[in-house]
Amino acid sequence: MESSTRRQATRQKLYEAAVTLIAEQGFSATTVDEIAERAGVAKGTVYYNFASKSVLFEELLRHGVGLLSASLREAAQKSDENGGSKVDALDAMIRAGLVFIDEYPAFTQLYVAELWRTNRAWQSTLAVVRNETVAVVEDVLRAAVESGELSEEIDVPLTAAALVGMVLVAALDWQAFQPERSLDDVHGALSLLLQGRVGGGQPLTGKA
Amino acid sequence: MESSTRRQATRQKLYEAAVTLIAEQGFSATTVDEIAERAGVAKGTVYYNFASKSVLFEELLRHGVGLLSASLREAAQKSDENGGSKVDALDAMIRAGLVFIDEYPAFTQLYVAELWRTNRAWQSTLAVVRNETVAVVEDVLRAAVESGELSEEIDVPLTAAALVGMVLVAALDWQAFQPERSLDDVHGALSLLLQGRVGGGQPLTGKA
DNA sequence: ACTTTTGCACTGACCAGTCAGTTCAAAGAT
DNA sequence: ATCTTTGAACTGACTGGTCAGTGCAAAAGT
Repeated sequence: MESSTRRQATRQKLYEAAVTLIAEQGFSATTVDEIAERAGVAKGTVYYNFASKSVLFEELLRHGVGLLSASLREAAQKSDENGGSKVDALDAMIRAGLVFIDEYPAFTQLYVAELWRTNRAWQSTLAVVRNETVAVVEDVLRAAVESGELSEEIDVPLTAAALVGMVLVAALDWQAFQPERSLDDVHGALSLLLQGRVGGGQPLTGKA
Repeated sequence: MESSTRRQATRQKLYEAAVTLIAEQGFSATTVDEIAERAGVAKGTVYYNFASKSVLFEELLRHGVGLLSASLREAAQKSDENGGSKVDALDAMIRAGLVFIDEYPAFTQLYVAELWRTNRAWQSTLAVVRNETVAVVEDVLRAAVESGELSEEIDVPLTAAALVGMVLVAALDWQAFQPERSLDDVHGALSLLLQGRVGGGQPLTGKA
């Protein structure tokens, strides 16, 4: 049953070629010929393995997000097993997110670029995929609130979305505009924000 | 000499048509014919007013980011004049960012989608435009550190990027996936994060 | 034997950009 | 007042090129 191994390898090569090109140029600007060439494969092979260009893209998205949410979940779980607090788990997830993005920058870029588009064929695929990721963070936040570790005034869905966004954008920005910084620098800055040592904890003033 | 007024109006219509379409579909997937039709103008008019499709897009970017950074700067200044702290100013900028995105969601979406792409013609335009925005936040952070209001351990460039990202992504996510929430809800969640009432201020643990 | 990949020619749709011609408001002429 | 001219603004049919997807016979891999 290693006939499927060969196919698997071809599909993997196509994913890797497609993710880079689409991240750089966008979906429409990337041609199937380019993808095939970069993967070192004939054009016909692309169509032997995927029904169409957009199907290739959708499967690529599912594949990548699977890796990301698995990595986040694993980080949270490990932190739990080591007896860390829930805030520690959040911190561990931030780091896991950064490591992932460091390893697969193209995928992250493409994900951010496509996530909020309306009217596209794969919009529903992306919605599913987003929920899967944000849900991991929501679960930890909810557990932290229930155990009394975090205040009840926290809005779990909004805070989860904001945290995910913070990590995503900070990491992309780091890679694109401040590549000289280390992963630890970035992690440190985000930790400070999460742990509340930026705003200093003054009470909310009714704003001007 | 109101001929230039007419041109101005045409260009404005083209900006509005283009920003929506490109946000929905992306730059390459949007045709010049579509833009012209949506603007209620002939295709030739597009080329009478702009040298090419990408030039139209670049000028659109400059136009939009001008509005955004002006709005942020104004919010920070007003907060200062009213005798607020620097953290208040940051909070006011968060709100200004949310209001802007609420008003021009298409522009924001398009900005986020294109910002981290490499290899594109307008990449340098975008870099300039990003710096302009992030710089506003950096200035306030730096002032807060200098006045002793914020700790010196804060990494200004990274924190500024993270804050901008947090607002951008939280707002887009709000519009796309949680539209039933109010602007105040979102602002509240982000304020809590900024003011450090999420993580509870435990010391950093050397992570697992 | 069978699955998978190759190479390559082909088609039909689509699209950025062009250009010869039209419109019209206002400046100038009578 | 009325006519003529000017030129900026606009129009839309057309062109040349590009690209997703097809078809298929031969080769390679397992």
